[in-house]
Amino acid sequence: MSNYNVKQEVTDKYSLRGRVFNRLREDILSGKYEEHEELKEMAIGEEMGVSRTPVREAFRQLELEGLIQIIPNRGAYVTGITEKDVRDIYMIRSMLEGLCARWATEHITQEQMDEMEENVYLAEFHAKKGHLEQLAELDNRFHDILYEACNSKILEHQLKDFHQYVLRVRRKTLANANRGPKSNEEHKQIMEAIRDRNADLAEQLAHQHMINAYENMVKNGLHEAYERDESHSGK
Amino acid sequence: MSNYNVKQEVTDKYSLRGRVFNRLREDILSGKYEEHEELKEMAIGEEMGVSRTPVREAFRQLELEGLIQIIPNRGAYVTGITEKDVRDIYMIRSMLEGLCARWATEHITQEQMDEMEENVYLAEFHAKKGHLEQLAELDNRFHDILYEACNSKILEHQLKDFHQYVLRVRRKTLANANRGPKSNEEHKQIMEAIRDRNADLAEQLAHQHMINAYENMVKNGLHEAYERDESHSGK
DNA sequence: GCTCGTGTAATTGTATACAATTATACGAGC
DNA sequence: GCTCGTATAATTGTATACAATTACACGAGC
Repeated sequence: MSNYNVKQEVTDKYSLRGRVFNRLREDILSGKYEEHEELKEMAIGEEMGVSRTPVREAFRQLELEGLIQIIPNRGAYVTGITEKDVRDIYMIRSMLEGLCARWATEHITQEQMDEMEENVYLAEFHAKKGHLEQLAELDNRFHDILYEACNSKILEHQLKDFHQYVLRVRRKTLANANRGPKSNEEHKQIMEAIRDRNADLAEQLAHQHMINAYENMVKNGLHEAYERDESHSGK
Repeated sequence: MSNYNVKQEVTDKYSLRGRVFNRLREDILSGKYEEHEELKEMAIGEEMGVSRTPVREAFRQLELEGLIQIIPNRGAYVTGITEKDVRDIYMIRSMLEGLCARWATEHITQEQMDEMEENVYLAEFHAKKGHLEQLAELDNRFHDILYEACNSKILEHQLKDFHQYVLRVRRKTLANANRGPKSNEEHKQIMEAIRDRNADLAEQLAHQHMINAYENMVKNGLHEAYERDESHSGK
C-alpha cells in the first residue's frame, strides 16, 4: 500500500510509544489534563508502566499535533486554545469543508452515498425523539463520511485534524445546545446537493454549515468558557 | 509570550534533536535523499555525530511533518509525492491563500504593506532584467509576507507547511518556466487589492493566483516528472 | 533450478545510565 | 522583611546497553 500524505497519522498502536501517544491524546482531548498543565516524562511513564524513551517520542509527536507545547529543557505543557484560535480554525474548516463537499460530489461511491442518506434519516429520527447523544454521534459520523468521500487523503487528514482539535471545545458547547436538529437539516441539504451532483451548491452549503456551527457555538457560551483562558495565556 | 498554534513549529535549533531535525528536513527538501530512500538511525546519527536517541525523536517529528514515513520495526522512508497529492495541495492552498488574502486586507500593518509594495516593484525590476533566481526568491517572500499579514498563526503555519512541502516539486519546474513575470503581475494585483482594502477582490485574486501557479506547473512537466513516481507508488 | 527453513546479522524498540540544565530551598547580607 | 547567591534536588537531554523484530544468506529437500 502506498499512501503518501502530507500529514501522516500515527497508526502504530502496538508499540509502547504508540500506546502512550494514543492514551495521552485521549486524556488531553477528554480533559483529564488541565490546559497549561505540565506533563512530566517520568510521571507519565510510571503511570503507564514504561520508561521515558517512548514517552519522550510520544511527546514529540503530540507537540506537532499541537496538543502540547514543549519548551526546551523546561517541560511539556498542555496547550490552551484561545477564542481566536477556535474562530480561525472554524473559518479555515469552513473553506475546506466546502472544497471537500465539492470533491465528494465528484467522487462519492454509491456505498458512501447510501450511508450518508441513512445517517441523515436516522438523525432525523433521533432529533424528533430528543436523543442528543446519538445526534452528536451521527453528526460526527456525517462529517467523517464526507471526508472519506472526497477521495483526497490529504484533505481528509487535514479536516480530521482540525475536527479533533476543536473537540475539546465542542464537547462543552454542542451537547446542550439545540443546534442538533438544525445541524441535521443542513446535513440533509448537503446530502441532497451531493446526490444531485450539484457541486457548487454542495460546496456553498457545506461552507455555510460550518459557519453556522461556529456562530451557534459562540452564542452558546464560547466566550464565557474561554475568557478565563485568554487571561491565562498571558503568563 | 503565548502562541498556542494547532501545529507547533520546531524552534529548538540548539538541541541535538533540533539540529538533526532541521538538517534532515533540509536534506530531504533539497533532494539529497531520493524518494522512498530508507533512512537508518545509526547511519544518520554517525553522519551527524550524535547517538540514535535524538535521531529517533527527529524521525518522529519528520513523520508528522509528512517528510518521512515510518513503518514499525522496519524503518523510515522518504515519502514520495504523487501527482495527485500535488494537485490536492494546490487546490487546498488556493482556498487558504484566498482566505489569507482576505484576512491580510483586514489586518495588514503599514510596515507589511510597505514591504509588499517594495517586493512587487523590486520583482518587476528583476523580471525585466531576467534575473530568475532573485525573482523566485521574491516570489517566496511575497507569500511569506501575505501569510504573516493575515494575523492568524494557525493559517500562517498551515500555509507555510504546504508551501514547504511542495518546494521539492516547485524547485524542478518553476525556475526554468517563464511564469516569473506573470506571477509577479498577479502579485501586484493582489497587493493593490489589499492596499485598496478590497477583501473580496484580494481573496479572489489570491485564489486564482494559486490555481494559475498549479496549471503552469502542470504544463511545464509535472506530469513527466512524476509519472515515474506514480508507478513506484505501487510497490 | 526453485522453494522453504534455519541461523546469523542488521535494525528498530525500549530501558537505563549519565550529563546538562533548570527549579527550589535556604541562609547571608542589607 | 526582602533580595540575592549558592547548594541541592528535580527534570530534561543524550548516550549506551539490551531486547525484540526483521532482513538476509545459505543450504536441505524436492
